[in-house]
Amino acid sequence: MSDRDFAQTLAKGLEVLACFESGALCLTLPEITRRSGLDRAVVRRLCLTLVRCGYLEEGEGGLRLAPRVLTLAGGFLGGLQVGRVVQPVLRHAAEELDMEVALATRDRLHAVYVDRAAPASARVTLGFGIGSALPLLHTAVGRMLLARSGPEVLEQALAARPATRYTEATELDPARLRAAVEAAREQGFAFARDEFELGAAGVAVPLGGLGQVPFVLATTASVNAFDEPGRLERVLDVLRRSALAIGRIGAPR
Amino acid sequence: MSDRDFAQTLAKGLEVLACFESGALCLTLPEITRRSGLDRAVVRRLCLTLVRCGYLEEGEGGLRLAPRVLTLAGGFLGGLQVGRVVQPVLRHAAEELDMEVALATRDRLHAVYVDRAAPASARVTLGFGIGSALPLLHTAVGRMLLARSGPEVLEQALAARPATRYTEATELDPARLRAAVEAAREQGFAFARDEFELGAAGVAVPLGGLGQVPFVLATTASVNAFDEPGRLERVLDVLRRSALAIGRIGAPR
DNA sequence: TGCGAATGGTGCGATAATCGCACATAGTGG
DNA sequence: CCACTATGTGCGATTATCGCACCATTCGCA
Repeated sequence: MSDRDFAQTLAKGLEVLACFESGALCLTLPEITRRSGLDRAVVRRLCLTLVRCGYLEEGEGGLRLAPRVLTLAGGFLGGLQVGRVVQPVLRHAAEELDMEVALATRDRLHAVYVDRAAPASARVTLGFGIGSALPLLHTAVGRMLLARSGPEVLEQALAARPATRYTEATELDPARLRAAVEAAREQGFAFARDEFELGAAGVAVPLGGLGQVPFVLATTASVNAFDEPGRLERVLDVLRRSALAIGRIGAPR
Repeated sequence: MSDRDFAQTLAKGLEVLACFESGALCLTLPEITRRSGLDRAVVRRLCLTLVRCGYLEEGEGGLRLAPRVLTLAGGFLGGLQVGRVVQPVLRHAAEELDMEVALATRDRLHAVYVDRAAPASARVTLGFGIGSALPLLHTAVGRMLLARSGPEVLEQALAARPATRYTEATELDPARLRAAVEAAREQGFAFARDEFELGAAGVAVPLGGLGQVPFVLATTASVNAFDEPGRLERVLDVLRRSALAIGRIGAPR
């Protein structure tokens, strides 16, 4: 039935894999069954296949992702020249600003860190690294990504906006969220503070994208880092110069 | 035919995905067909499925991995508490040694970087980051991993050893490679220089693993960084203390 | 101890999804 | 102009997959 050019079994297997994206260390078979909504026997067979192919491994009390998925991510990062081109630029910008700097893109309805650098002085980390997923609506990265994505993405994001606030400052009003994204598009940068993590603020600027998918360059710091007048301008300046230095992602080669 | 508990379509789809691991930015359909050895029509349908599921995207002149694979990797890293626990330790060790420090594990016949930190002074990077795959036989990380893996892994690695040397110093003699791995096991650390990258040397120490899969902590620097007497001992000391600080990967939670 | 619920493993027949050949088109280069 | 490669797709035969059903085991709890 349905589409002749769609391999259902493969799609279901990927669905099973996707159950592990939410940072759960170990999932049991029944848990995967619940999350995926697939038949119990099917889930079992798919999991056995995934284990045999090296994408999952059996741990104590369930299944967990295997290092194999890192190799896959390595293919993505390697193709983008992240190691050689992006990383040095991010490091330099991080030192210059004394702030965390990250390159991010969009995966469906999340912002995803592609690479990240922190200054040597940073003694505390928010715990976000490569592959971390952040909300689109309530972070600077996310809003800049939305500003550069099609309108349908914004609609989907608004439709899927969280029922509960991340913090007391989380904006939930659709009209205001639309305005924030629109402002990001017109200003050429996005700013957000306290809405996702209390005490944290972020700035994001666009970066020449690869095909349809936009990339953004962003920095995160504690809120008071931006209090000083002129600080925002300096951050924007460094970020934009870094964006130019990186250029179009994946364009070379 | 064959196994009742093995979803062939899923396995083939993963095979297609794996074609992109080797850092190729864009692959055309015929290229994937060649690499995977599957039927042309099958490859096409699987690719269409992978695109629809968001794991591949169409770029100029072929298909390429989508950011989605990063989200998957993020699930793996998040489950291991890499962001919060590992990263700070690596950063601290990197600064203390003024060398690049990495946490690595094994994926089949490759060593894979799980996380990495470089000191602020580092102005040049080898281009390896999270997800980068290194050979098992000719790097310090790899040999330490082999020393902690089952004997069958060593045999497979030896059987699959490269036909051409990476550098003029690459050891290709099976007996000597076995001895190097055995030495790593007995000494409790591995050392390699020039064998993979000319001018680069590495040291690796074991780390409490997660289940069967071993982890190692390693540092990389230019060869002359280890010339100074007593330097190796100091590196080992810092690495081992860092390994203790990280503890058993994924054990908490 | 005994009961019920949850988990894990598996056989099997019907169904439908997959396979892979085959045909068709377009672009490229000699 | 032809050979070659890339790409798209229809279709019949095959067979892999589905998902129900049944059974074994473990665990919690009364």
